[in-house]
Amino acid sequence: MNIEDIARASGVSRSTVSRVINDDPNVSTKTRDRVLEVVKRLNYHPHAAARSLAAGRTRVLGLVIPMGVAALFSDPYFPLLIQGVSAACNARDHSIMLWLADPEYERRTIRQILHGSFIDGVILASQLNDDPIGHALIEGNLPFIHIGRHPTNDTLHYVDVDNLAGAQEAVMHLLRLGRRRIATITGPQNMIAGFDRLAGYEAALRQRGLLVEPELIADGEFSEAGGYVAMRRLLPHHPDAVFTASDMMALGALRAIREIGLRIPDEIALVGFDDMPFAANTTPPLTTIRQPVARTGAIAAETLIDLVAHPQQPPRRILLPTELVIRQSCGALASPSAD
Amino acid sequence: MNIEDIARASGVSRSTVSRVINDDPNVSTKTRDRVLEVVKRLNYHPHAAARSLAAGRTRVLGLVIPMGVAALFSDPYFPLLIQGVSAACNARDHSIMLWLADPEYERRTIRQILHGSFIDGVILASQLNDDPIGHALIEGNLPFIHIGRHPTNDTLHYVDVDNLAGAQEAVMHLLRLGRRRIATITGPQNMIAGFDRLAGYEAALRQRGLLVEPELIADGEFSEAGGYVAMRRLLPHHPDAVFTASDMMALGALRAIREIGLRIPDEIALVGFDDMPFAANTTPPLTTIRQPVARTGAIAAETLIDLVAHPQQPPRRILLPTELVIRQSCGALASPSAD
DNA sequence: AGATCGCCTGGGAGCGCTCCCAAAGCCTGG
DNA sequence: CCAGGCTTTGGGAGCGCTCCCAGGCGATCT
Repeated sequence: MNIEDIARASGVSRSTVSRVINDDPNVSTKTRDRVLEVVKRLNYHPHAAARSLAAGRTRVLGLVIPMGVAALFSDPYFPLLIQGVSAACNARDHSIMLWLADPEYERRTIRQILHGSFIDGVILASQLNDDPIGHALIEGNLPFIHIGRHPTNDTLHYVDVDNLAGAQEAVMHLLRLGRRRIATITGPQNMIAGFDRLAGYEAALRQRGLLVEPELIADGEFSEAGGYVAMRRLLPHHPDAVFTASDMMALGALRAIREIGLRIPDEIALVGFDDMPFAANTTPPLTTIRQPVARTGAIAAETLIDLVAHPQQPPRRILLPTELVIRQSCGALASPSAD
Repeated sequence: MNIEDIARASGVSRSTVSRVINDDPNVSTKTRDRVLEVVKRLNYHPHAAARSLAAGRTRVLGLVIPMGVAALFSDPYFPLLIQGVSAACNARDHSIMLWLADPEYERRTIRQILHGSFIDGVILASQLNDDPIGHALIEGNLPFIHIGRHPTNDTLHYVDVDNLAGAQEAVMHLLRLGRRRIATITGPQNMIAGFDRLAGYEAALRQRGLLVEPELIADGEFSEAGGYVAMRRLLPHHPDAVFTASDMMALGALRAIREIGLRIPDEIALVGFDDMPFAANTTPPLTTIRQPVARTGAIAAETLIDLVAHPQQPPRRILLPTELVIRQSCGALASPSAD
């Protein structure tokens, strides 16, 4: 069944049916209603490929997740992000094409994406600075938006959370609680989130006139195992608090602390970043910086759809605010209470 | 740039270029090489929509994840599954269209999927029995395959892991270690994985002539929080071991056990299911049943692509084997050792 | 040497839609 | 009552590809 059938069945022309389907205002209410009735009755759905071919738009957004950081993909971050992107696409009659850019296939994937006319635009969920896919996109002529700000190129569109401010708030919170030997477990410094969160840590210390001591900084690679290893390296330096740049790493830190038997928060306070679903259920519950992951995805999708419709806009640089979520691990709450 | 340009540039006809692109054998080696050289030099990529329209195939698979179980989506299970599907699609020159079927949009989504001609087939990653999307697919005429066996309808294609055998092995392992009061924390019984894993638990007990005691069974809803609650309900009945039907729930059980101060595995042994990435890093490391999640996704994709090419096949019912991974939490290892 | 066959190649038709232009219908004002 | 404008409608062309059929050409057989 095609548009011609609908035209015949409702006694109008192909063009009119097309107008109705595409919400063109130049159709009389009477005609529109008649056509819509037929469309519904015959359960007609326009053929996506034909539509794309004729219109030059696919109503599909590409979501590209480079797997250079494959290990991280089992992080709940991505499902949340995808949920946000998906919701925004649903609401605006778009679909998502998902590409996990396996390094091995990366070159092929890039070309396929750029030249295959599959999609109208790309959301690049790269956490890595200077990702080759990012470069390829700059050279292509497909609209695209980054999840995560670009460290140097400020002509690009992006959506990110304010990692620096969030990290700074976390550390300020620990400082307000009287902690003075605050360590940090960082993410990889070639990921902008890792970089910015360390910058936030340093900013907070400086703001209080404290020194940034290198032995209180350890890289935890944004993973549980990395957090554990990093914490074990930090413990000999006797920090009285730790800010971990992700909840996942906080989990590892928690494990290391538990192993040597220090009490949290009395002997060592802990603040994470992300507010992942599990953060409320650790022992003790984790104080952390909440970031709106799903919303980040949704805004990226919406912005991109807008960019497809109106290209050549000045760069959109969107920073979403974070929020400090106080639970037991930081020691701010007098007695352990239900969350 | 289109196929005509390539034809002109390589001195052959449109048809010949099409043959080369589609690996049609009826082209002389000389011509093929010449055309391929031009394709590469001009960086030509066929227009996906035009191709789909003319050929009636899109080379796109739909991956549908119903969000009736939204909470579960932050489980690392889905990223792993998606990774498998993605790898198989990459290898076979297909793409993935992802639909998170939000209950609110479900009806619209179904129709869009079934009639939009977006995709050649559907992978339905529903964990729920009698999912409405499942019903809609049966009525449609698009090839589809389930992730997870269907409890009653055995005319459907599916890929699943052998949940029953896996669970049975887990409980048999505990029995072999001398445990006799073995409890279980189950998944929801309207999910086939939850159902089968409970069946495996029961099968193991019966095999040893032991009674299945209802007070040793509690539903943990496949979540950490649910596992915690379930464990607290089980503890008063003094089990000497617990089989949790997922690692996520094992995490919750672990937390509940730690709170009341029982020693694992001495006083209570614990075996999970999934072998999620975090299972090796719990305290103590979790003995669990490894299931090949990514492989499940890959096989689903491959089977579906085959089904698209050759429809009307007898139902493919594929069960993948699981594997017992012994760590410290079950007490089988004499002394805590590195994993 | 001519007929036959198989291998390659070329071009027409058409997939189902959108976009553009032309024209029909309707209303308003003089 | 007619001109002029706006609203609404119809049909042609074309998006870039695949598929089918026809035909050219060289090799093989008689």
